Amino acid sequence: MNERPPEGIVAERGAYPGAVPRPPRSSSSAGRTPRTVDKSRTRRALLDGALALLEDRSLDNLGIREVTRAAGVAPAAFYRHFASIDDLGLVLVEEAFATLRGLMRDARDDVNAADDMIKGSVAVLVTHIHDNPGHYRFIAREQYSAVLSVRLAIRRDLRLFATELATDLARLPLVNTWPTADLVMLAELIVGLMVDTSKRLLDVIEEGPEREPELVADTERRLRYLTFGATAWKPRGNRRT
Amino acid sequence: MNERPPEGIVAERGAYPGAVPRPPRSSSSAGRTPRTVDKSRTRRALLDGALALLEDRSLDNLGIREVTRAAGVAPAAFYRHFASIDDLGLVLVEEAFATLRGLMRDARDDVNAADDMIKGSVAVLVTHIHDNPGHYRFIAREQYSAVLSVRLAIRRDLRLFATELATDLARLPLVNTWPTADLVMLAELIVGLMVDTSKRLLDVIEEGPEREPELVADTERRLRYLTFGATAWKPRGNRRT
DNA sequence: GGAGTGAGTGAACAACTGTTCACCACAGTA
DNA sequence: TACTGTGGTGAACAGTTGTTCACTCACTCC
Repeated sequence: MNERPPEGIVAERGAYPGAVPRPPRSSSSAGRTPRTVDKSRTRRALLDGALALLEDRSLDNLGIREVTRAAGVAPAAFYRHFASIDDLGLVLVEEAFATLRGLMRDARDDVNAADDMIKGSVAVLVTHIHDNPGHYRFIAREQYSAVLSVRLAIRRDLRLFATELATDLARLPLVNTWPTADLVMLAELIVGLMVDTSKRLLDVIEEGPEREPELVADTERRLRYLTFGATAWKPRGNRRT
Repeated sequence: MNERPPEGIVAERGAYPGAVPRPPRSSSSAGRTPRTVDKSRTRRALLDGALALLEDRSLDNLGIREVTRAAGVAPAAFYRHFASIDDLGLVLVEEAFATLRGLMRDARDDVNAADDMIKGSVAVLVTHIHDNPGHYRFIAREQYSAVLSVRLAIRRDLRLFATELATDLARLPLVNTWPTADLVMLAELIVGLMVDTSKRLLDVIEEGPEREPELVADTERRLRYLTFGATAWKPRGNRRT
């Protein structure tokens, strides 16, 4: 371990051979990568590396050195971008919810086109999870995170997400006379189902993909149950019997 | 740090002053603590210490040295009781679900006595969480644990718990004609609500206890919604209209 | 009484951690 | 052209970690 490469070679200035291969430094003049591009490049590499590691660790067990190693960068570089792991975690929360909003957008478009609203919504969710496994796993796992700031951020954003969903629900004939509070309750139940489905689907994907249709059918059934429940529900706990 | 106490004192043979104060070693003859008692004592201390630490760490960030330190025992002692942290985690899962079964027992008794079944059930849950915060937090947080074996164990036991609940539900007039699969679905939705409530209540307890009644009311409302849904639900996806 | 068992000890190990530091190379500006 | 700001480096730091080891000594059983 104390053998070190002969000093003469000067180590190529990139002894951390990793995801950020030190900008191609193309030709001398035109193809310059401006400073800000370099910066956001390693920043991305750090975020991506962290997300990859979080596949089988939890955030409060994520080491700065691990992350920089995954990003192919020296440990000290981390501090040029984030103050701490918690800080990085908060950025991941933001990004994850950005893709969640993408989900909602897709769902809105798709649901109008589909003949079965339930099937359509679940299908959109499933393909979205397939496309962004990291973000969905992150939210599902860190929802109850041991890292306080991240836990709170996720809860806040989930609530926000639910209220957005509630305003969408308000357009449906069955429930458009409900008071907001009841709509939000229903929306939160649906969001809870969504998160739970994410985590179950991700486990199914990597442990027994043949059971995916079964899971999808089950999710549809639950969602159907939740929405059918609206038929029997008397808003605000039985006003006018 | 390299000052060490004068060798003469022989360190009292208990240099880890902790929760297991080395059995009181009462009088010489009658009050002997048999070997097996000693053993299960430190085992308990390890489990309790671990559970205490898990209040603000996650299992996959729990160190053996931390646990032994919390238990007041030398690091090496850990291996006399558990092969690894994962192993200890599985024992915690078992114990946590033992208290969960206690919850169900209490609920059964209480629900028959209460005039409002919903209010009664939620009340039992709430006092149970107050009495066993560690176990409920553990299940809620490690439900999506990064430690595979623990995650699987919790999922299995939650499913089992839901099927038990389903057989209880089967006695209710509204749903007693439902096929098992539908009952289990409802039970799983209820269990999910339970777990979610645990985690939210625990956060409320230590961050703003004055908001507990609000949370309780909200939980009752959700539970009511879930069960009322049964009125509108046509089992097995609309057989006979 | 004497031997054997086994829970607990403390020291040691190499490996790893977070954080700081002086330094370097270079893009952007003057 | 030379100057400056800054993203990235590698070395160093003091701690902490998991695991193994020979060991002690109270208990149990013969």
